[in-house]
Amino acid sequence: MTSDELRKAFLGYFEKKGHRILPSSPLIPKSDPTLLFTNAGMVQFKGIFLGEEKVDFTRAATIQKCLRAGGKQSDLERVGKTARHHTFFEMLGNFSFGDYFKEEAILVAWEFLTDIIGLPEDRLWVSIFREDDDAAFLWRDKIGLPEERIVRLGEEDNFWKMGDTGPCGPCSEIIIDQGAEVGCKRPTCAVGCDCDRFLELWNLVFIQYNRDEKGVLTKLPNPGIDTGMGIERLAAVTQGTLTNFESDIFLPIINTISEVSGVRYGSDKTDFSLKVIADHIRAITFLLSEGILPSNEGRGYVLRRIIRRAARHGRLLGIEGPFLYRLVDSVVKVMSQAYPELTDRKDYIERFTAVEEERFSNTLEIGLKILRDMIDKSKDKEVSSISGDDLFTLYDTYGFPLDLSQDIAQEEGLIIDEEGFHKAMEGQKLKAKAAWAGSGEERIKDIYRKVSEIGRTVFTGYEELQSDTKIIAIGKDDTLVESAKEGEEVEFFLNKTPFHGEAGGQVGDTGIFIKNSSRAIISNAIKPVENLISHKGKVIKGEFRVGDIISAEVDIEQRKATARNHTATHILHATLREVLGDHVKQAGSLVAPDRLRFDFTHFSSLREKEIDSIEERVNRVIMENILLETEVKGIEEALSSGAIALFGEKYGEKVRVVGIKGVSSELCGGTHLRATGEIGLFKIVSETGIAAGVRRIEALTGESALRFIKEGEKELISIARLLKSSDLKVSTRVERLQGEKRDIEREIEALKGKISTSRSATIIEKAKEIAGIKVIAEKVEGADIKDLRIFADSLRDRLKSGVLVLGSTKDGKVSFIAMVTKDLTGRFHAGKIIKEVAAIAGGTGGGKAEMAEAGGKDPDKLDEAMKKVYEIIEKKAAT
RNA sequence: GGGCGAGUAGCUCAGCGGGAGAGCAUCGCGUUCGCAACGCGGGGGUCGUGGGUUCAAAUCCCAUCUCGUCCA
Repeated sequence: MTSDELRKAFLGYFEKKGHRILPSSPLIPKSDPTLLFTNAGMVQFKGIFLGEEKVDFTRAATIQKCLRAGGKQSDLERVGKTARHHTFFEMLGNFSFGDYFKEEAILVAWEFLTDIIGLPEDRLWVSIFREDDDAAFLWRDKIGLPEERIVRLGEEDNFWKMGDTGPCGPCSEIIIDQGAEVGCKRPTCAVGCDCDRFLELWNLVFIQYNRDEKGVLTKLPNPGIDTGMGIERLAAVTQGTLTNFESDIFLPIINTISEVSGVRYGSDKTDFSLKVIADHIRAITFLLSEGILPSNEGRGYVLRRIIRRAARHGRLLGIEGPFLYRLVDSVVKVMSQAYPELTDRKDYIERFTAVEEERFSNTLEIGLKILRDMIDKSKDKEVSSISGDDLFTLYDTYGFPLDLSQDIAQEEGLIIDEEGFHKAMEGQKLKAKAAWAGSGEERIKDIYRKVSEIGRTVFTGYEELQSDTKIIAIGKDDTLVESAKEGEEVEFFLNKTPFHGEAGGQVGDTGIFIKNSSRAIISNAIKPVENLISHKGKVIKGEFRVGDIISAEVDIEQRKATARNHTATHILHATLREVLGDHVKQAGSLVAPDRLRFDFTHFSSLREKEIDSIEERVNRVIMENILLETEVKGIEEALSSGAIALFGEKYGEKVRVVGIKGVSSELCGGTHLRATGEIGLFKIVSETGIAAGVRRIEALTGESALRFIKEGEKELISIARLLKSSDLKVSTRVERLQGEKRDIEREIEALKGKISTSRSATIIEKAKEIAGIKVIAEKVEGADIKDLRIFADSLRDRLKSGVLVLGSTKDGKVSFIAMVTKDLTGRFHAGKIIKEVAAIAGGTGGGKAEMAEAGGKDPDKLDEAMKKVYEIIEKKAAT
């Protein structure tokens, strides 16, 4: 069976068994800060198992995209070394939430594998938890599996838990014996051996306990089932290949790598690299397809590492230059039937892969330069090795791989101190751990959990801006209170509200609550959890109590201004895709009443022309005054009609689609205008880069846009007035002024030069000779330190040999400069001389033996200071 | 979250307490029938941003932003 057939068979079988078939959730788990990536099928059901989330089904089946790379559970290092580990893989799973339990789970799994897939029964084994007699009974008596093929294993292998506390339970794995000729070939080989002979296919988890903080297990009233089977293993087994890499999931990809590299599959030496690349390119393709971009932290960093590891292995195969992007197509071909969105995003994925490969070669180049320096230094010092610290710096600071350092050092006949490197690495790990203070992402506050139990908020703000509603809870400093009096700042929770809670980039509404003569000013509304809106505000008059019926009124002006920016954001998004290309994806958005900010993926800064064109097109849509249409429909229907969804965002089954006919169609929960004409005017005010491959546009609409343009115009008018220009074409006049200024500056320089030449002639005449040394100490009027420097330079050149000190006053400050010609620096030190001189005028300074500068505060003492110079030289010359 | 490195002309970078520089690119002139090459000359800088220390900060210190890189 092909992998596509296997997927279909699996979902089809469980659908027949009454399971709700759900799509794979994104690789980025929503609202789970403990997890970097979705790493198992049950992740999207975690809330249900924990009892936090209610759903209208009790059994489900999925094919879940998973990633195990980075974070607690990482297989990154094992990929390619075994026949069955991957970074990216798909997990087939069926789930029961208090519905069927152990018996049915075992029966259906067995039936699927033997009847539907047709695996040979006599080669199937199972492992169970040591103390799980129920499972043993079921396998032996219900399935009829011989006792010797049921293996009891310990807690480490066959007891599953979500975390240190929470739901947990024993599990049972179905294993296939691939035959004595496969794997380690030791006579002692058995189930549980780490080799490939006994391949674990399917893990059935029986969630039947809850573990509390003390570690005590209590039985759950509604036990559940969570199972997982990697499709890669299943495909390999059904297709009779000994490693996953030879199944139809991987082989086409490996063949493409062979084409690109000219290295054929089947040689122990190079197969490792082929496998790593084949695995990694899948992870790269899927991560990029979900909108993750390579970066230097978190998820993006995992992606970057995967790309770089793959690129490194490409080099090992002798491929020069970027090549990974050329493999994307083969992944898309293999996976597109199950994941059609890959086809749309192919260009985008290819481009970002190439960009990151390019970046990596830069990194390597810089690292190579530094390594060469290190090698040269070692050779100069006649050391035969590169120190561990140097290697670590290279790796840690410049990202240069250790094995590459080793290769190059070896070519130069040097050895590397690998031990020292690992020691330095350990040190870094310890430091990072010591500083670790837990995940930064916020967990849901208790107060919102509690309020959720009391009731929920219905949002009425699409239809009305004022609602008569009831206060269901009031929070103050994260605890629930009964009332809020005048002057208190609290959070209000209502059973329904017209206030839009901050979400999807759109800021929360502001407004007022009214009850008889009581008033509260609402400064923000947020949406901390689904179906709950918190209104943050201050009571300015009277009192509000839980249970009160009030009138909640949204600030109309503010709402309208926000809507202008939100609708404009949709038009901008669509226009960007039109002007720049389909690779443009929204990467972040802020919709406030006074402005909008839109972040999107793009490779380079925008040219002036492009910005002009974008602005123009958006304004054209505004002028066409197109009506907005909003519709609520099923997510599948919405997506297939071409509505744009955001990367990695988890949507409910019913979604709201905001459409501007002929322009844009987007899934969106925000508040919008009735027609585009209400935006009035759209003006881009800035375009900047915020990260590699991500640009940001800030823009204004309506009155703010008008105000912005007016201010610019005012400025222009005032410039024109200053230039005495009758029209606004001032740039040529400014250019002329600049030219004139330049000419004048040059003239000044020339004049200064002339003056200093004539001055220096008279000054040189005044030079005193002390003990055979020519000494100049002169006052220069109105010069600053820069002028002094230039003057002193020319004096020194004329003096040929001697000591010179100049002093001047300008703007009440005193400046000194001292120079000693090179032949005399052995006897006199300009820095020391100037210190003494400047001290008289209340200043300090210093410099080198040849040249020194100083400042002072007392202009009246300048003459005295100059006289001191001769004294100093006299004294010094005598010693 | 923590560590290290970087941010100086359009680009690549040097300078690391007392004159803001080099190479490439660009513009002008010369050479040439013309081009390349070459020679001469010019323009181009908030030295990431904000504080502080100092007579004096691109240079030292602190904060902050961005990029790179490693660890988590």
